[in-house]
Amino acid sequence: MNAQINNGSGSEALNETTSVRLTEMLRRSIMAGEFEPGARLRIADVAKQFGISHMPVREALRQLEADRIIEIESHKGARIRTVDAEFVGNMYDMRGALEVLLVERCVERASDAELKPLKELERAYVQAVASGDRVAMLAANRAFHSLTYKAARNPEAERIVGQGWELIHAYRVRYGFGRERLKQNIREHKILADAILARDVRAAVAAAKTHCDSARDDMLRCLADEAGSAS
Amino acid sequence: MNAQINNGSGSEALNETTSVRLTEMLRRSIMAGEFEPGARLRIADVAKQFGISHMPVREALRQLEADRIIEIESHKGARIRTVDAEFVGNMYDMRGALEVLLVERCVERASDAELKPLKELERAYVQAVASGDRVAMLAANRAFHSLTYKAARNPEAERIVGQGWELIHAYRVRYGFGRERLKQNIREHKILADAILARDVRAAVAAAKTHCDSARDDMLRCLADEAGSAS
DNA sequence: AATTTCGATATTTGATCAAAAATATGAACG
DNA sequence: CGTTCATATTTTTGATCAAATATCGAAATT
Repeated sequence: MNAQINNGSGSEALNETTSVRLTEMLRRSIMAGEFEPGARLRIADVAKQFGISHMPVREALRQLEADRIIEIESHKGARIRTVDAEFVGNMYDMRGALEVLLVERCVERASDAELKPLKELERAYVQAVASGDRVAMLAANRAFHSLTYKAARNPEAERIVGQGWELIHAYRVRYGFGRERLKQNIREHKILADAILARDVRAAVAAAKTHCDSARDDMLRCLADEAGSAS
Repeated sequence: MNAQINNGSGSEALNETTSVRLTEMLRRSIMAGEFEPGARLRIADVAKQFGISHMPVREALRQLEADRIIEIESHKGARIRTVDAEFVGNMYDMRGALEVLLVERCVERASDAELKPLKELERAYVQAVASGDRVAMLAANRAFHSLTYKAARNPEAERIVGQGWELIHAYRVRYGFGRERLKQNIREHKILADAILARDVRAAVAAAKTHCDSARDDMLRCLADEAGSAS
């Protein structure tokens, strides 16, 4: 990797600080699964790798810690967060609770114009699944749900849900999905989208809840399989 | 203020870093309402006030920003977060959704022994209200709910809810509660506690939802009153 | 031989200094 | 008299250096 960080040429977002650029760069790397879970992130290493001083690295690591992507211990440094079944279960429980809220508000608050692209995004996800590219699937899935989040107009809740997405992203890239998960996802998306478009709060909320629960169960299965095969 | 931060004497928690100690000190100050909403926090000022260098101040401010207590803009510095009605509404919506989850899990997972102090904490809150001390009320209220959070065994969700508490703490200290809010709170606590102790998930969830919604509405009323009287 | 203590090394944390960016100030001009 | 541009000041951000702390390994003692 070692992408340019001191944007001398200035291709994108010129007026960001070094630490912000570094944060996003590390975030993408981590989400892309370029680090082993539990891997150390040494300040000096990162600083040298990007050709910058220690300071912006420290700030970037703190930011990623705040997003729960890495863990920092006093005088011991930063590590890529490892997740166990309990954590994943709790995370998805939380996401389920918030997603129910967001879907409810989405149905209440979204304009028709806002919801127009929803079916298009639903189709895009189907295509991404057909392509077989995990990263594309994850992006399309995220885009589909993001539309509903945005329309709910609760950026605070959206932010927390987004953190959850980021946390499990690397694991999904690494370990993939269960056998029937993708087809199931497509079915559940259709149910959810149709309920939202029909402005049926009750059905939409139920669909969101089911969707999160089944995603959680699949993730837990994948995690258990991985742990089993690794032992 | 200007409390000792370099614990040379070492009365409590010797092995914490300066930035962590400073973070907690600032957090308490802000929650106690010692800063106006929107007030600036200059790095040099804070560093001089506590007799430390800029570095731990920067880390502390980043931490408080992660907790949404302050806001930092590039090259413009940190300010105590100001909240408007929309933000408060969103915040309480989120808290409501998570509290419903936590209460549900609490009923499912809590041991009888764990729930034993619940009625005691309910009484303690009644006493705190009788005392008329807002800080004591807030602490007792928090302690009552924290028991249910802890018993739910979802530290991730608990953490997010806790951030919500901290965010509105300063505003409650400053602006207080609506006329009937405290009595209402006491009634709702009793309903919630009894439902939990009876292991009645449905009633407990309903009580939690009602409790959050009415707390939100009261807070919004207080905010509107304040805005009205200040104009 | 196992355990513990001591010391060397690596790494984070804190302090000081320099650079960049934003805000405030003031002079020149319309 | 008000506006605009340039300059100065303030404040954050980044770099370098020093101190504190943890980790690891070796030596000594039980």
